[in-house]
Amino acid sequence: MTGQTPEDPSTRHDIYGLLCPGRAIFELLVNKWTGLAVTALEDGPRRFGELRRQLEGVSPKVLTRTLRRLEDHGLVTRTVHAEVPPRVEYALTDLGRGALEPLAHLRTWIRANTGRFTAAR
Amino acid sequence: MTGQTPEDPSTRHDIYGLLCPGRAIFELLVNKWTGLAVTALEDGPRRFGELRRQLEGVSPKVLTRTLRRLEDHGLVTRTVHAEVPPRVEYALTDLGRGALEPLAHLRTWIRANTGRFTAAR
DNA sequence: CTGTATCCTTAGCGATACTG
DNA sequence: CAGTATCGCTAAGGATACAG
Repeated sequence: MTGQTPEDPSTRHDIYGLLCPGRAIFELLVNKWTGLAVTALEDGPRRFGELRRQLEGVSPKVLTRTLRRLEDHGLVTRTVHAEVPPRVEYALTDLGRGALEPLAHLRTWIRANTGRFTAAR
Repeated sequence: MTGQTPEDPSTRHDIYGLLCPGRAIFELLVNKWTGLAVTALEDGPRRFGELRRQLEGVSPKVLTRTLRRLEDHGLVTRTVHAEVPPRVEYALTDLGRGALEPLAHLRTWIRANTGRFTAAR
């Protein structure tokens, strides 16, 4: 034998590897707006305008793109209500809801350590 | 009084607000390489070349920038050993080590749900 | 109201060559 | 070895106007 514990791809190369599926998912979440959008849906469905207001600074174009991408990856559903004026609601899927927990951890940690960060020149 | 529980900035606007300090930190972490670099240092100090190999696909320019930014924010230390050939080691600060936990959560969740993601058109 | 279309700027990234 | 310099490309983002 090698005497070395073999690198376990499911624990080590899950995210570093260029071709590992986890890496693609990581890169989806790791985005200026994606995580914020998912978190904004934590308390239930939200309309386009609500999200737009909550994610301060997002432009409609970018918000649309962000939501579409989340939809494409199965994290969010988009429901159009046949009314006038139009009403569109975005909601988390089970998968999307699952993402809430790790995201909350991150947020909690940030909140707890905000003061310790260097302002960065 | 208003009768409404006031929005608590430390729990709601910690990250959505354009000017909230948490938002800036979030945007630091939320980057293609930042999280990967921090995670790569979890088992101890690493040299530039080691990191470069571990973060598959990163160019030296980008790796330098990533590490500098982490250093500027107080997550990583950079130690130059006066030897020849030069040896530079990067290591996590206490703050950086603290980031490991939320990052691990994210990684665990990704690993557990990889199969559930839609391939995205 | 919910987007799309357009335009434009910047940042990020990748590749590669080269230096102390 | 550990970067820096350079070049070019693309994606991401921001602003705003406009359409169904």
